[in-house]
Amino acid sequence: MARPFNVTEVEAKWQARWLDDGTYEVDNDDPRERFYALTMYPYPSGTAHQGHIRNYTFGDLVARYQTMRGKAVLSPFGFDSFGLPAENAAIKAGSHPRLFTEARMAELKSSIRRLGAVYDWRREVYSHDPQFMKYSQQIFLAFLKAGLAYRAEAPVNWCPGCMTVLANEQVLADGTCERSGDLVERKNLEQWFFKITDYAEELLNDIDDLEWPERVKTMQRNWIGRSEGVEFDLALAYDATKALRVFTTRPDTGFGVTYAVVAPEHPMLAELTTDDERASVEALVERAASASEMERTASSDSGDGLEKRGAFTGSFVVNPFTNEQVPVYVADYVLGTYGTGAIMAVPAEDERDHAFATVHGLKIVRTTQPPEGFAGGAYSGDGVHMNSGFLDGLNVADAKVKAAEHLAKHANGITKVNYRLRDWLVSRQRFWGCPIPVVYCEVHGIVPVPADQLPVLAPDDVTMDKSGLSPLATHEGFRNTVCPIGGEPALREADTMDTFCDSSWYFLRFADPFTPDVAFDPVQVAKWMPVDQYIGGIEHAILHLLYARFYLKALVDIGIAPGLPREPFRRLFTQGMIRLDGSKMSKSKGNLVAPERYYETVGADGLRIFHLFVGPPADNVDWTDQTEELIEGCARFLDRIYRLAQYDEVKFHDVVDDTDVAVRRATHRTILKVTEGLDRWSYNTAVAALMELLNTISKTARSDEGIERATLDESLDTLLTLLAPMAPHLTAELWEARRPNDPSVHLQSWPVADPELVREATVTMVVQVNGKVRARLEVDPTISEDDAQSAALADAAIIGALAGVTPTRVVARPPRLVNIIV
RNA sequence: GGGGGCGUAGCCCAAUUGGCAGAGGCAGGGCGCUUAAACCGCCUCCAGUGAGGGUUCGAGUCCCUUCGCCCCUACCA
Repeated sequence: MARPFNVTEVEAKWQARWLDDGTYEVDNDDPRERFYALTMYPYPSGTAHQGHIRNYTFGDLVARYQTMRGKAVLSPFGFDSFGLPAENAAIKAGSHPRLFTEARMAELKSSIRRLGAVYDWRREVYSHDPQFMKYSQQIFLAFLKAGLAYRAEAPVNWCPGCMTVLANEQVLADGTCERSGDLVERKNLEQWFFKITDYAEELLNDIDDLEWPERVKTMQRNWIGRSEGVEFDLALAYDATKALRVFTTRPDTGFGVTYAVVAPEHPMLAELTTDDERASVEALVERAASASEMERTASSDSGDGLEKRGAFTGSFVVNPFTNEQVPVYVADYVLGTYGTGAIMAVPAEDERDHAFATVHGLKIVRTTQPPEGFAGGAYSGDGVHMNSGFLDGLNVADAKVKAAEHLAKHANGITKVNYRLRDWLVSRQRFWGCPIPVVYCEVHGIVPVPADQLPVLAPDDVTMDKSGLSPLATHEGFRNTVCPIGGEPALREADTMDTFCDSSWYFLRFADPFTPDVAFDPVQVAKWMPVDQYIGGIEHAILHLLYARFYLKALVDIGIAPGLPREPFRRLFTQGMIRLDGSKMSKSKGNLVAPERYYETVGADGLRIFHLFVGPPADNVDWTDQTEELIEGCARFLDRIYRLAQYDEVKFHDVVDDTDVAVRRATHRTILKVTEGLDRWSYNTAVAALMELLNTISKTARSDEGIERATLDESLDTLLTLLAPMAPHLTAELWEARRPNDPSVHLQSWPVADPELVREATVTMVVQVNGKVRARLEVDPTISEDDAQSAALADAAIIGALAGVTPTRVVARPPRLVNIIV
């Protein structure tokens, strides 16, 4: 489309100037009130896509707006630059991930700059910076020293495509890898873990105070998955000195326990298994061990699958409520990693147990009276207890208490809280990540790399084939080292850290990237933390945000970040996704609509306005055939401002009249609307308010009567000021042309509405009879209820409508409405 | 299976504590400008809020049922 000004030229001019003049550089001792505006630092995947554009448009708007509100705004940028795609691409291209990554970083940085987003570039950090790595490793070693990092063999999720271990969170619900889509296998490996479970309770409790979207808070709560119950012993029938320990949240249903189940990984399984049953038990265990998580859970809906998935061990345990012997089964619907890895089974009150019992012909005894007409199998709701001895007649809550007391007395029962949350597996068998800074010495075992030898950097000449081993393990020069303690031969750890480790503390380095040798100076960082506004995609609702929360709490506790708040992100905003043909627009799906071409046509400003205007920022955006036209419409809005600022076709008159006052009123009401819109993330309505104002000014200025000059100037200047955080280039350009001797529009204070002008002279009050509008009155906005009522009843149209009937009731809601009921 | 969200005009979306369903944009139509077209300017058509019920003087908004779409989660005992 033809533009009335050279968009490319204007935008390039201002981008260069913002970079040069350091306006958005901010010092840690800035006396102004502080505001930390942070957009999640991106993985460098190349030129920006629409999701980035949307993200950084919002982030830049916040930063510029808060700056105009007089704050010292910390708005940094960096890169989450370690990660699999770079490594895979490098393998494919036969190059080095660093070269690949840095090329992508340059591309992304360039398209972010072309968006007109401004940052304090002095503070740029990226994960693969050796300095940043040094601090990441220092933190790892501090965790190790504090007992928060430990090594353990564990069944892990092995992705055959990525040739690496995945965190539970990186395995999709269907058992495939979130990145490559391969079916994930189970494998036992020695791995590093972070003890995030130590913080489960605090991570859960602190959610309450966060100003985060409710759904993100809910997701985190569910992920942590706290459940209260009782852990107790089921004595073995053949040897009462031994017991199977189980966990339950429903001790009240104890009289209904008709069997017990252990997980295939349970340590007592071999002991419990009798010779007669050994073959079938071993078959089940083998199947469970080799099966992927998906295969293991896939058959949960079919009875056929259930039968295959359980086997009798041949042993019995004693139900501590009934003292009856009940059989012990092994089944893969019980998880070895949760609770005690064994359960008491209550088929009448638990659906899974019910399904299993039905297939295996096990006894089902109801202990809770279901509501009348209940048709299902297992009933897990509240109800009066039955078949339950001393619990009969009690409801669930009361029975739980009594049952727990009984178990405490007779079965070593203790009340116990369990969490779904597992410790964080941080080892990755990859090259392009931060090396874990430990060595393995034959004499001294696990030895931390001494501080003065950090960072441990990977050598460049590493083969990254698909052998399945950590690439670093194959590099003799790196792998073979000497023990820092005694000089004995030692092996370096060959695994690298999960990239979520980097993103768990980068925001702290942003706040103080200047202090050498340590990750940051807590005194400096304390000036900015917590982040006032964090902006990112909903896809990080669980992992990144949970890990970052854990890191900060741990860093405070182990003395690296003393005095800092324990929560990193005070306010969080999660933007909607960009969707094309019903699925998320992403590089991996190959359905991108590149933003670059819009820079040439509608410009960065036009694209920004589109993203702000298309709908609520939290909503998804559907990219359709019509989107092109919507974007052009946004550019047209900017063009109209440009033309008006040239005073094209504008007529002037000399004395301020009523129409001028009306324009001023509209202007000041717009100040309110836009400010409110920006404060409550209603950017679409803020843009709409500006469009409305433009229509008002433009219509008046081009009317035959014309407009008074100072009125036009005030309105136009206000319009430009309010628009500045949204369309920074055009507004800066026009402001400079109009007021060449004044500071930039971006250095102006945010406009304040004049209350006198905002107040309406009169408002229209609707008068209804039985809910139907019968009259409209112009009234004073402060009219009282009585006056509103009598004015309504005195109106000729109303008197006519009532036709002499006496109202039974009059509802007056001044100054909007009076409803007369007859 | 569980949890959350959303259905308003042909389309994207607005609508304080429940108070006249329409702020803005796109598309469509008309007129003006123009030799003509584009651009531009002005005007304009269009829904009773997915469906059904309830509460209320009054429901897009609150409650129940139901349909459709989206997101998260999924043997956690």
